[in-house]
Amino acid sequence: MEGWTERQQEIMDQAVFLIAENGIQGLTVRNLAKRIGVSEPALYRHFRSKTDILLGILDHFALASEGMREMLSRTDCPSLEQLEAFLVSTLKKFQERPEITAVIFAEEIFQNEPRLTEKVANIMRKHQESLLTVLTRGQACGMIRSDVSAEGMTLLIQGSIRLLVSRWRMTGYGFDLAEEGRGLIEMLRTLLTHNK
Amino acid sequence: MEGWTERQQEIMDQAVFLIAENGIQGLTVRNLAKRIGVSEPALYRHFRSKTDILLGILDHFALASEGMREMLSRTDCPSLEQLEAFLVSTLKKFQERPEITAVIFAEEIFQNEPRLTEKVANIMRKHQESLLTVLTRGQACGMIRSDVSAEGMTLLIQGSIRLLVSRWRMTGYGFDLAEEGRGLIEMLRTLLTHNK
DNA sequence: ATTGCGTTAGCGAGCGATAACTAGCGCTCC
DNA sequence: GGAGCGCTAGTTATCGCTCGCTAACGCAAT
Repeated sequence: MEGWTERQQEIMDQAVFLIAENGIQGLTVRNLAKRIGVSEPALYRHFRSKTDILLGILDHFALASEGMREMLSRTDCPSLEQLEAFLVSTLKKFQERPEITAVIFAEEIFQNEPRLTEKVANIMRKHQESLLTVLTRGQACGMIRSDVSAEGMTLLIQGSIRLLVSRWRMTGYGFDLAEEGRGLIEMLRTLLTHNK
Repeated sequence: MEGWTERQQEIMDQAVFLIAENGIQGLTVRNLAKRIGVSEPALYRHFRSKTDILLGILDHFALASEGMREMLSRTDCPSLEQLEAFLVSTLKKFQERPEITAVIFAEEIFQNEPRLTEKVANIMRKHQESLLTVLTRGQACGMIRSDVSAEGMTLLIQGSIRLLVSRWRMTGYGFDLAEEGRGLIEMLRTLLTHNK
């Protein structure tokens, strides 16, 4: 299903930048064309509509988030270390390309276009399922405490990470996300593993 | 500073409904006027601009969230029970008026208007400060474990509650928010208090 | 009581700006 | 000589907002 041309890639990349700068309202066909240095109709040679551009962007993210699924399919009892490594690497990716956080955590923004909202919901659900699998296995291995539900833990983990990234964005990327993320993960480990 | 007329209240209420239905893009002066049953210019008799309507709505929420500050100013060592009661009552309020959650947790939506983003940031910061105060005092009282930072705990609590509400909205308010909230809070208590 | 006046809250019409998008022509390169 | 890709110039729709005007009310002076 993938197979973007160079031009399409450039269009999607710059669209993400525009969203990061001024929110979804900053992404207009005009702005996008100007930024790339072509006319508006030129964009329609590469995407049939503006919605298709956004769908392409989301596909990109959906693909990129397959990493965790892969990880947990490779082992029966994925360690917390693996999970932590995955989270840290994700945060590092955000730090390298801060603009993508404006898109990946802003589901509210895609309302009114059902195809977009559905795709976003799918991505979120898959993420939660992956996390749930890891946690459940960790509980089975006795690595993770079992006196609280794994579902509840996904709420804690996903929620706190999302909020951390939100705060990072709202402060203008004014702190070291990966560093703070490591702190958060350390805290999660303290809370979620059996205490000695 | 407050002192809204009846008409202004109606306008703000219906604006929140419109946002809840179709996101911020669903809130247009036209839609709002049609919904209330007056002409567009009539709205400008009551608010100087659309932005002023949104500012009014945020003021409303800012005021409503003073409850927690009050609570913690009344006692030196606010108990976890008080905090929990406050959270549950907040979730109950959401359940009574689900539409407000579309506004209160959708900061990303107010980009491009600096007055709006600043106000939203203020509300969030105040919330965190209140929470931090409660947690720090709880640690001082020995009620809350001290081997993880209170700042980190605010991230956990705020983040998980926000995500819970987000999931609630995305499922079309398809579960009992207060009930799930009680479960979440119970889990937080298990994790954050000293274990026996 | 009536006249006159100010205020409030409404109206239809329409402003300029901008949105997403399209029709059609031209150039270049296999 | 198509196919691919760009352009100028336009479309229709909608945005927030303003225009001039009016119906209805309270109220003081005549």
